[in-house]
Amino acid sequence: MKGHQTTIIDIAKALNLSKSTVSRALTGHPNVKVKTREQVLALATQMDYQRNQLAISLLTSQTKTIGIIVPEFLSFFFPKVIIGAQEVLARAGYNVVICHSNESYEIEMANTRGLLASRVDGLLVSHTKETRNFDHFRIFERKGVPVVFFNRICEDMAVSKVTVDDYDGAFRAVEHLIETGKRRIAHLAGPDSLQNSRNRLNGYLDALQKYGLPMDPSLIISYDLTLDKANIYVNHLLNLSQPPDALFAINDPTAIEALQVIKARGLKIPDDIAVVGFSDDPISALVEPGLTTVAQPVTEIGEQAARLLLNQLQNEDDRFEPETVVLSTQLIVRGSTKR
Amino acid sequence: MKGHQTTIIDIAKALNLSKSTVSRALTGHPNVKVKTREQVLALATQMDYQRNQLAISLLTSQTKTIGIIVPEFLSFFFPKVIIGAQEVLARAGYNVVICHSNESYEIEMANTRGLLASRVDGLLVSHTKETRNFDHFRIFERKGVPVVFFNRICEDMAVSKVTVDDYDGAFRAVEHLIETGKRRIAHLAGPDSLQNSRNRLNGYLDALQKYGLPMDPSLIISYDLTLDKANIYVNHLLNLSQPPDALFAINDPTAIEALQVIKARGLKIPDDIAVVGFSDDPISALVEPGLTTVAQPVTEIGEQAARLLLNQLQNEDDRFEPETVVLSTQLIVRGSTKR
DNA sequence: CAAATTATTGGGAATGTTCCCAAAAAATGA
DNA sequence: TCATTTTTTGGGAACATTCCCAATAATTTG
Repeated sequence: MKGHQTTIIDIAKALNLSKSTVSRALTGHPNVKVKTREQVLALATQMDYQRNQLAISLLTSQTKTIGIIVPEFLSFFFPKVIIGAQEVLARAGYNVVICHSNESYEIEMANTRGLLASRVDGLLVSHTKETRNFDHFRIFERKGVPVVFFNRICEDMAVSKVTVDDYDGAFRAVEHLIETGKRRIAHLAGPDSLQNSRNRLNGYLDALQKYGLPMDPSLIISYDLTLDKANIYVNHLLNLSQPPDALFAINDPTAIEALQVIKARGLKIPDDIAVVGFSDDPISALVEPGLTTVAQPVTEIGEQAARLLLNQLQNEDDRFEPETVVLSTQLIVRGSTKR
Repeated sequence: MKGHQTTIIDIAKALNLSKSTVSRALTGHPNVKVKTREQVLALATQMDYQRNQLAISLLTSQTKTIGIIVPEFLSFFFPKVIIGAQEVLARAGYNVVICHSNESYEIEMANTRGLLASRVDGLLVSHTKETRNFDHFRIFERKGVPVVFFNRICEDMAVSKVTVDDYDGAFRAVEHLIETGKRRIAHLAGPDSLQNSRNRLNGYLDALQKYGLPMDPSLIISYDLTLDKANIYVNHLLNLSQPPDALFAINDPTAIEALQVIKARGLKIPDDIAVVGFSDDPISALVEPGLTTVAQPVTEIGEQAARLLLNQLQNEDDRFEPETVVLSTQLIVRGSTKR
């Protein structure tokens, strides 16, 4: 009993059949006598039989499993992307293995090795902020395992990608600040290693330029997305001899941290300083004042990424052309920029 | 190239060796000539060799993989539990497959079938609110695959469990409300199918009794944890001819929803009505007023559950005794109950 | 009722790896 | 140098399943 799982051979022996017949009965193959099938099915249930997916995957060399690697899942963003992807993949008969790289390049590499070893049929990935070398992802390409990047993408790889229009979202956010009369707009940016944080920075810069506002380097701070650092940088900005009158933050957690710092100093939001975030985390509607932010279609990012992967999985025979999907964002105006 | 992964046999042929020798070289077995090992290792890297975990698992009948089933992961709770568990399991050389039952009994059963088929070595689970029949978990027991319940536990199964002291947390929360002078305390409870929501209800009832307050059935509402319903029920409570002067909510999202409803009606918190939640979600410190809540050691729940599972996995030989770990909670007092 | 057809069943290969045991090669000792 | 020991290598079996092809049983047809 211990350590032994029921196999088709156990069932075959018990019913005096061959494993082939049992296999056919279990998989619903037509060439089995109705009575035989019923006997097999009944005994299978009774013996707690569960097919061994390892053996099947080994034989068919497909696991019907997709790996997903995300850098974190404490904020609501990645869980929601995962739910979207999982929904689409489950409908297509795929399971999902989620890996959490925890923003560590080392762990991310270990994750890819593990997924490769367990022979996932495809990979959805949003890389860590430390990742500058993408060789561990190229191995998948070389082995013919489709990869789709989402949210944080690698420009150099010819694979499918899903992002939002970060440039445009940032541009419109800053434009909105300018329209409410703000002139010294700071940007608490993400690390330069992330393509989306570079795009948001460019959107910010171009908006300033369009309205003829000077770009002040002391108002632009790139940071590594750890919230205690955000706290330090916001304080630093507020301590400047000429402090900003608005802050565009790389994401909502950063913006919310900024709100706390600003409120603790007794400054008025948005009069003394306005704040804009990025993502529209559910929490952003609940803080006081409500956070103006650039909303992303989060679930849709996951769904689209899954669909691109399935496309590639399905027509593997003829030449595959990678696609890039860019979803649009929407500016949500709340109390942090407007009374 | 396409569809074919490098195997030890490919390497063996290329070097004119047997697969046995290549296997030994790759696994670090001592009985291999140093030069041979070097050649094998070099060629393996060059050919992008990745061991086939499916074949190994099939042979050794252990996958070094643990399944985790959670009912949701949009709130911060389950992701954080998962991170705690994953940390401990990764150190012991185990991978993790996360399944999201989405509060659906059907999906939960499908999840267990999938995990059984892919031969996970163990299971960590927090069941759905719909789950009343636990037979799909008993199959694991019968097959000798260890199961550990956390957060939402099944009392009837003789397996290891990790919870917090829900009764005590609820009792102290209600006691706190009474001490601030509240007399008509409502309880927005969770579904009766969840053991922790029953325990919290009992804590609430006993606290009322201890202080000689009457139990008013119209102030106790069990609901299914979908937030739009919370909205309806809070409004209902406030519309009573004798509305409550305090509300103890089953969890923080519910309490925060209540805060919104109460504020929208122009009532003063905590003077007109005080609110207490359960969990100390990060968001609870950020809303206005801050939410008084019962904090749980979330990461530790995951860590402990993982440790109990590893215990069982390691001494499978001699008689195993299931353990139940009950972690303690802490009342965090904020503006929603005290000025 | 025999022959032909169809329905059902069985046997074996293949998937990629490890591990045991035997065989071969190299090293050691007298 | 030859026997003995030690090191290194090779050849299966085993894991659970599917799928192809052949074999057998059942059914139909003339």
